[in-house]
Amino acid sequence: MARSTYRHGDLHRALIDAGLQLARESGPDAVVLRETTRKAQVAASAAYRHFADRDALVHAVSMAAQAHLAEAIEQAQAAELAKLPDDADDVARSRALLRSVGAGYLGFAWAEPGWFRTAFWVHEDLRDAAAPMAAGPAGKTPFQMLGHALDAMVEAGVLPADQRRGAEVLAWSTVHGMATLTIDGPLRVIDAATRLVLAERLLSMVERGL
Amino acid sequence: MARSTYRHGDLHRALIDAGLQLARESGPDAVVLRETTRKAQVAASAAYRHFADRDALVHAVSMAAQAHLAEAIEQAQAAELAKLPDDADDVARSRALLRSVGAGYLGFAWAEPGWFRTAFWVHEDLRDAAAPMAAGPAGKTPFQMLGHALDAMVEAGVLPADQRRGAEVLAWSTVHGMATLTIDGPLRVIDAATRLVLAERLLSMVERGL
DNA sequence: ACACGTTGTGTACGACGTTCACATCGGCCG
DNA sequence: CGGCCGATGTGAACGTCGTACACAACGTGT
Repeated sequence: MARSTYRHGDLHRALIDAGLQLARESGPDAVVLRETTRKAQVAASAAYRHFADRDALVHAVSMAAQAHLAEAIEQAQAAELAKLPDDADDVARSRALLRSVGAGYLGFAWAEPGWFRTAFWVHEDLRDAAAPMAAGPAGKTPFQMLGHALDAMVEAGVLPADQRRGAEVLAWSTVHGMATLTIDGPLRVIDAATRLVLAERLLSMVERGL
Repeated sequence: MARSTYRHGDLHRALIDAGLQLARESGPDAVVLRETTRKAQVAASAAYRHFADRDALVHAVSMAAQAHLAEAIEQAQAAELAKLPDDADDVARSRALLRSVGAGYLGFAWAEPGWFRTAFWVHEDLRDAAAPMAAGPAGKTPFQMLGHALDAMVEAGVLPADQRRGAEVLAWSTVHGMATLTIDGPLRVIDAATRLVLAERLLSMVERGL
């Protein structure tokens, strides 16, 4: 770990970790190249051996932040399913699945706003614009978890099959909007308690309106 | 207009206009102080006679962008109401009112993504965090228009009165989420045509789910 | 007419992203 | 086993940015 001189070992990873630390405080703008290399005990220009430019570095940090989001959703999902009674039917189960994805998403945005912003940071050029989000420990991306929950709702007969297509977009938009408005937007003045109540109503609206 | 030497006339307004022009291309990050003053044919430090710092300038530009948003919604609302048959009842009228706010919001985000981003830009300190958005030509802010539409729905009996409180947050979140996801987020790859279809479904979901 | 507050100028400083010549390391080939 | 070469880190340099400060030009009120 302690480097006497020169060779670092795994500077690539070290830079991402340092960037993650900086991003956590406020967001992607905080991952300043020079500060990141300083944190990694390395000259600023050393970063260019591992990343094309600052954008590439932030992009890598963004991917790592996305993985953190995926993990948060996984945990929320596990917690929600554990709360379900053993004799719960597929209807209740599929609904809980969908709600937990939304709740996990919002919970992460509120607990780690800097990482949340970083996860959805975009660079000008459209490198991997359509790329799936980074996966969590269980290997599933948030998008896949959402899709799975919606599939379960169709199977349980809660969601009409002809409404399945594109349902991800509707559900995602709703939750993402509340997340951004309450973190950065005009709704950031809402206190945590009423925020939670509104989130419940939001999820109910999706359930009812899909 | 043409300034031989010194005095500008209305540099404050000129800087906001130049900033608005820069923001239009990509967003708030593009309103660089030095570039803005260059556009206004003025030394960089001259900006400090009218704005405390760059943040204050971008904030003023953000306000102007919000006014543009308000205007776009006003126009969408007028267009939607004009399309309504003369014998339309209050139910149809109030629904059209709400849909037009959402459609105007999304239309503005897609037509002017740079201004849209700028309108929702935030600075670190929380200057006027709770301030209402800048109003449009008719003097009403987007938030007020949304509230008015929801009130009309309650009067028409479409929306239960006990669901009125906080309904702005739910409706706003939904539409705002789709806007940000489709201009900056992973959904930006969706083409304009399917985007429109999804927007219609989104608005229906809100109508049904509120 | 002249003093003074307002507004724009010019120069300077430190921090940033990026480039490039150079230094140092480790593994491979002889 | 030794030397060479690609990979990796260093240091100085350039141009741009935001900001501060002393100075200059302006116009208004006395």
